[in-house]
Amino acid sequence: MEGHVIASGSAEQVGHDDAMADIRRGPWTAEEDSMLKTYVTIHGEGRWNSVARCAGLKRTGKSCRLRWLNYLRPDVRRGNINLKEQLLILELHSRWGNRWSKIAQYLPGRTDNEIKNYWRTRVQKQAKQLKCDVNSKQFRDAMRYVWIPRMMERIRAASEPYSGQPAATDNHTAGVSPSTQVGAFGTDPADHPYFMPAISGGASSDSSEAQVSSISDVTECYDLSGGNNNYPDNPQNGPVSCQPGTDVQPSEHSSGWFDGGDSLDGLWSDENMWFLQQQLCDAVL
DNA sequence: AAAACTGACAACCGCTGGTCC
DNA sequence: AGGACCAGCGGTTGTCAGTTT
Repeated sequence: MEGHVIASGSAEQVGHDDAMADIRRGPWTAEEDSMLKTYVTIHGEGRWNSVARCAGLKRTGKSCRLRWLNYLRPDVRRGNINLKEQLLILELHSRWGNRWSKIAQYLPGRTDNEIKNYWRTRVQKQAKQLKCDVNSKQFRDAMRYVWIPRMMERIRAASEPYSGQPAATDNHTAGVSPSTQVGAFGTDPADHPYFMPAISGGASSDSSEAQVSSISDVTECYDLSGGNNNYPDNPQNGPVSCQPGTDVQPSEHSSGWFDGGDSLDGLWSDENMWFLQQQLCDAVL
C-alpha cells in the first residue's frame, strides 16, 4: 500500500523548516528503501533528520532510523525466532522486564521491535489463555516449571541427533502420553536436569531484580551455545548468541516444531494447559 | 465464495535523556 | 541555567495475509 502524505507535521520534533509540510507516512516503498539504503551505505548512520533530507526522502528522521534499524540494516535477521532465541528472550525478560533494546543486544540481528512483537503476540497470548497476567507469579511459574524446561529439553534433544529419539519430534507425535510428557519434568524445578538457577531465584518474588544470576550462567550451564562473544555487557563471558549458523534447525525429517510459531503451540496443548492450571491452583492453595 | 476473525509484523507516537550552544 | 535539537526507547496502532465460519 502506498504511504500517504500528511498536510502538517506531527508534534514530534517539530522542525524549523517547512520540510514537515509534506511528510510521508505509512508503509515504505521499494524506491524509498533503495534511496535510504544507498544513502546510509555511502554516508553512514546517524543524524537521521539530515539523512531524511539529504537522501531526498519525505520522511521524518525518526521514520528513516526505524526503517533502517528494523528492516534495511544488512545484519538484520528475518524469519522465525528459533527455540534458543525464545529461551533467551524468556530468560532475559524475566530479568529485565520490557527492556526490549537491552534484550535485543543479546540476540544479534534481532531488533527490539521484533522481540517486543514476539512477546506481545506469543507470550502474552499464552498468559491470556491461562487467564493470568503475563507479569503474575502464576504465569512466571508456568514459564519456569513447564515452558522453559520443555524448551530446553527440545533444544537438548535437537543437539543430540540420535540419542534414542528423533531430535525434532514432538512428544505428541512420538506417542508419549500428555501426562508423561509434562510430568516428566516434575513440579519441582530442582528435579529437572535443565532447571535454570537464574529463573528459580525469583520464584517466590515478584521482583524481577530478585536473585538473578549472571547471564552467562544460563547459557554456560545449559550450553545453548554456538560460541560467540558478541555481548555488550560481558564480552568475555557473555551468553552464547543465536547466530544463524548455530540455530537449532529442524532436520529434513522433522515435523517442523522448531520453527518459531509451532514450537509454542506444541508446548501449550490442551493437556499442558490442563496440567498448568492444576499446578497453578495447587500453588495458590 | 465471501464475510468475519485472528495473528504477525511494520510503523507511528509520546516520552526521556543526552548533547550542544 | 535553560532551550533546542536529536537519538533512542517502550507502548500502541494500523495493515495485511491467512484462517475460520
